Amino acid sequence: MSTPERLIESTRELLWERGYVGTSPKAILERAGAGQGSMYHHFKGKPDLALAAIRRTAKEMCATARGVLGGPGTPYERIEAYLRRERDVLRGCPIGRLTMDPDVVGSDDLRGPVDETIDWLRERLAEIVEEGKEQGQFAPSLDAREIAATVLSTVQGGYVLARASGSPAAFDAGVRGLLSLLRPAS
Amino acid sequence: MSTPERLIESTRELLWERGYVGTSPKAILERAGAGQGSMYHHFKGKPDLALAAIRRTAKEMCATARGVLGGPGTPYERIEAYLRRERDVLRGCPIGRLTMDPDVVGSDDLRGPVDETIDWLRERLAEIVEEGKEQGQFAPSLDAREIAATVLSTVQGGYVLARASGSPAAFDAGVRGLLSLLRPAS
DNA sequence: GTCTATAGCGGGATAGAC
DNA sequence: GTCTATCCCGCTATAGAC
Repeated sequence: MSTPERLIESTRELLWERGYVGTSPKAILERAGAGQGSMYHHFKGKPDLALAAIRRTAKEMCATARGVLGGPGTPYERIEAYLRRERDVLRGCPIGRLTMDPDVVGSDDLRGPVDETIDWLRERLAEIVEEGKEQGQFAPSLDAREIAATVLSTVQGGYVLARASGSPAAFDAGVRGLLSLLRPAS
Repeated sequence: MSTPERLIESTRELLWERGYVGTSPKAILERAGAGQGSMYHHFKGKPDLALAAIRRTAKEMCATARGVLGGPGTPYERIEAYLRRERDVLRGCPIGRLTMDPDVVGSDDLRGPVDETIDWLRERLAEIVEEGKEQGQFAPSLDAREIAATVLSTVQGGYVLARASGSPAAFDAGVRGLLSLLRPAS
């Protein structure tokens, strides 16, 4: 792997583990096995490298979700697949966790990819809920975009509950609860 | 207000705004209008002061929730009151945001109050859901503890969505979506 | 391109005067 | 109790050699 590549990958890992404020260039360099010079040759500095890392993580997350949500099955089943898809629950969401970072939220550049990812996810989920309404699987009274927000919130909040307790169980409980509310009567 | 008191309050504010890693003793002292000596006289160091601050925030949050959840109305109405209660959405949850902090999650001392608060909230919500089931307001097929986890997750995740987009709208949408799923047919 | 050296600044804590 | 002085270390960045 090329040096810039290793730098980006190391940054992605550290942003996931420790967030933006908690991630130092030094730690990135150690993990990437590179020297100071390499980093400042390929990137303008910490924010620039972080932006590259965040963009890649955002892209990857959309790709993963696109796969799961575009899979086979009824709308309910695809949402269930998304909610139950394998996750490193205790590590948290590599995108969502960035929203708790004041330096990320305070920078339009860094927040951009985060916002776009979550927004895209929300739209995609809303489409599926809408589809479910048309097929009579979900009640017509439901607002597709609201339900989409609820689904995403349940996931993002599930990480919080899990990390608070140190166990993935709470995440799973929240997901099961939502699915029981969403489940078609049939 | 006494000096230790001011130190704790300043720490609470900074932990909320910037998290644990992002909060320096220096910033706390400036905000509290105190010198280094005061802080190290009253507290053993940053973790000790943070613990005092987190404990107080946790206590306060439980008290607030106790008030809302113990209010008048049907179980559904009390859950709705909790979900819709006034919040500084864009500031995030002062307790939940700590779960994204590796230094907090990595310390049993610091994580303790966070875990207890969320756990207590979950139990309290579960009691209310159970009550609603007994009264026939919620379907008997629902698992009270799972629904409680879903409710909490929706709130915690709502903060994430809101902060990502820079607007409280997404929080509200998630809440409305959950309420529409929870609403008794009546 | 990558390395090391260096720099200025801030984090976190201690010492000791008042 | 509170203050200032001081310490060591790590963060972020720049300079310049190779």
